[in-house]
Amino acid sequence: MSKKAVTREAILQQAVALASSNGIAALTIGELASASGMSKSGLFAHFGSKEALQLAVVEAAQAQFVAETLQPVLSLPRGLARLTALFDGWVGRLAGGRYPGGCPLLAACYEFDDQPGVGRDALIAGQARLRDTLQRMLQDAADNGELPPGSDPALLAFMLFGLVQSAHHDRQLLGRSDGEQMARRGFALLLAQGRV
Amino acid sequence: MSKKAVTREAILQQAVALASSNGIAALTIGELASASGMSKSGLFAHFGSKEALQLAVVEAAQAQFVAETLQPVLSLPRGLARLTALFDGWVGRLAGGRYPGGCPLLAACYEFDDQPGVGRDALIAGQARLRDTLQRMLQDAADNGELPPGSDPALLAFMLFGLVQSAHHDRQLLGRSDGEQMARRGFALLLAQGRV
DNA sequence: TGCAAAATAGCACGATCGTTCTTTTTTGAA
DNA sequence: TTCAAAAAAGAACGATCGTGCTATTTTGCA
Repeated sequence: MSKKAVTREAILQQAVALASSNGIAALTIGELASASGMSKSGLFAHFGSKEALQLAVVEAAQAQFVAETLQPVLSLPRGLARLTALFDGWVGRLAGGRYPGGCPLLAACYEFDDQPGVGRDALIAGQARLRDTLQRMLQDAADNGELPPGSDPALLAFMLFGLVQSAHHDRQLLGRSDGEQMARRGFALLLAQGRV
Repeated sequence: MSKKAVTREAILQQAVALASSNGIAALTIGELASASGMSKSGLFAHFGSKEALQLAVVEAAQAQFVAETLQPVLSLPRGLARLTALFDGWVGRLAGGRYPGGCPLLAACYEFDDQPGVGRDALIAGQARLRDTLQRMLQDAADNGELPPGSDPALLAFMLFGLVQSAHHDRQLLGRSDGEQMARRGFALLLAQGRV
């Protein structure tokens, strides 16, 4: 791998970590440069513009999620097993100290929602795809007869996404550490065969 | 009312509107001044510091929510009726064009979650109180026998909050207009006496 | 090992940030 | 109507923003 690619990767690791704390919008080239031990202009040359940097950060954060949370569960059998593992990993990720400042992608959703550009486009595409993935897993579980009869995969995907957001909200803003457990209980409630 | 108070109120109206689009953190004194038809220094004198301005914006947005969404339902009888009206108003508020750029308070939750200060403190207090209010309404409904037996008000409050966030996410980022309906269906699913 | 090319640093630019002055305009009561 | 007080404007500050430019260092192949 060329030195350029190695350095770029190291920069993006730093960038995602900083974006976790302060948000992608607040991520400054000067701040990122000093955090990476580089000069402003040296770092800037890797991206060419702030917008390109933001896009790279979004893509890096998405790649981390896919590699660390989505990819590992694909070895499990389709249906409830795979779905449960994804949800567990997803919620556990929020509490696991991976991003002490909160999930950079969830934060980006609020920063970018009124700021058109390539970063926003990439974020939307990734979020929509994640939702589709979730919905497909729910459909697989329903096809296996592992969900209550009459379950609506689209509605359940919507609600599971809400559980994740609520858990994140509780932990990052309110400082409540039981959000993770609440989300798991909500998951069980929504997918339980019998009434809980 | 003194002229100062009138002007300050007008400034804060503008500020909340701008914060809806760009976020409170990105709210600039110069931008707010020109949007309000004032000079930077003239506006600045009303608050004394950026931090005080942010606090005032958070409090103004919270006051708007209480006055427009929470207060009106307090005339309804305690229990499921009041709870349903609050949730309806809350979700409808997201879609109603009141804040085209999204809910400024939800956005603030992500901006402030790692930025200590009086603005963050006020936001946390308001969010925690809203959650308590929601939970108390659920408890009232449970006491009335209007919820499925064994329902956990704390868990349901957590999940209803998630529905609101998911609806906001769908509308503001993904551009899906059916998030409002999804949230209502989720509400019905969670609170239904019989299994849906 | 030499050397073009790639990567990084240094410096400066216009713009805008939050903030502090002083000066001007506007207000409201005597 | 007068006039002190309140409110707003104007100008400037140091700092930092994103982004160009040129110079210097470092890399990887001949």
